[in-house]
Amino acid sequence: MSDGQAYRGENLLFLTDEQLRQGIEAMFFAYRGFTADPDRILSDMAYGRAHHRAIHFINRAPGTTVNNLLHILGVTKQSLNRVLRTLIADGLVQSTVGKSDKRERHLHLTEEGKELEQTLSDAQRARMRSAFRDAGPEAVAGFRTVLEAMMDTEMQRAYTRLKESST
Amino acid sequence: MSDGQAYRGENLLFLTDEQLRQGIEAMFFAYRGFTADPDRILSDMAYGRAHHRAIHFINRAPGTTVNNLLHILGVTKQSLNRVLRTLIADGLVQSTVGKSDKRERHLHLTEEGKELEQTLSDAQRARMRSAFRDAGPEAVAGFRTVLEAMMDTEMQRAYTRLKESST
DNA sequence: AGCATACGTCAGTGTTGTTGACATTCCAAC
DNA sequence: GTTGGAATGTCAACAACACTGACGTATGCT
Repeated sequence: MSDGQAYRGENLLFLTDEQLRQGIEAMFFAYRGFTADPDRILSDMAYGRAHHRAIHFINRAPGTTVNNLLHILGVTKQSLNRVLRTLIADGLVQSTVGKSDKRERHLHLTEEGKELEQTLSDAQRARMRSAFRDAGPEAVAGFRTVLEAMMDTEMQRAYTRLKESST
Repeated sequence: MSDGQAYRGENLLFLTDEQLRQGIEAMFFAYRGFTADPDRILSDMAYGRAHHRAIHFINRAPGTTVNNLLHILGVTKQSLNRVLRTLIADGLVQSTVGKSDKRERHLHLTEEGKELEQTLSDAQRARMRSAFRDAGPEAVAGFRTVLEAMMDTEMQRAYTRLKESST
């Protein structure tokens, strides 16, 4: 339909509209699988996907501030606050006043919070591990490359920062 | 933490927990980018992501039944019905009673519906095309391989059926 | 002192998922 | 041929989670 089907010195058949549509649909179906296992676990509790995301990134970046977290999650503070309130009330997350800047709140998982995080990420990692193993290392490298290229630039930065923080 | 870090005849370093976590986070950030452009377009109308999905798959499989569509989308018939009702009322989707089985409704996009579908998928394809081009054909192949391995088996079947229906 | 920043909260709204109840239609057993 | 159950689709009410807007408090900075 557009310029995708042409040859330009190299084979660009992987950029046809049909290929792109298959990529779009693969992304849709795969994301459902990606969230299915944690969703199942959480539906038994009073929590949802939003709680999972908050717990994941608090675990990933302990001591992060509310402001930082809501930028990573890409939601409003009101939306995040609703989730955090329940997590703090239930004793899964601890909020401490900032040392140098007392306006800030630093977030940590409690032991109970870490347990739930482990349960959720075990389930999600199991599926990811199975997919990675089936696909092989080259496919995994390609998977990561395409996903990074698909992010918004701000999110690329956030993602890279998180990657590097764990070395 | 688990068996991922071991060597077993081949290098399995791509299966470490840290690699899996990066894959999980890449999936999270990339999916946000994936939906960002259509979401922006739809927010100006009274529609959301659910309408986009319905329009996409009705366009993909014209004449599909409500039942078939809700299996593909993975939602309840009640949830899909609310979306379809507005799309039909707004003249984007046409619902016709089944010929052989009058319980069924066959769904088609109207001209107006096709226009919106085109607008939305143009935006989404543009991002996918850019990501694919940046990543290159080998990465794209890997991307697709991993995503397929991440789907639930039912969804793999639905995905394969859709892929093959367009040849 | 004055203004900006970080956080929390209340109120209201919209999208999208859920369950429950119900009408219509088909089909197969009787 | 009637009847009972399964399948298909619709309407209504509710829950989760996002949004905007407005406001209050504490703190930091100039």
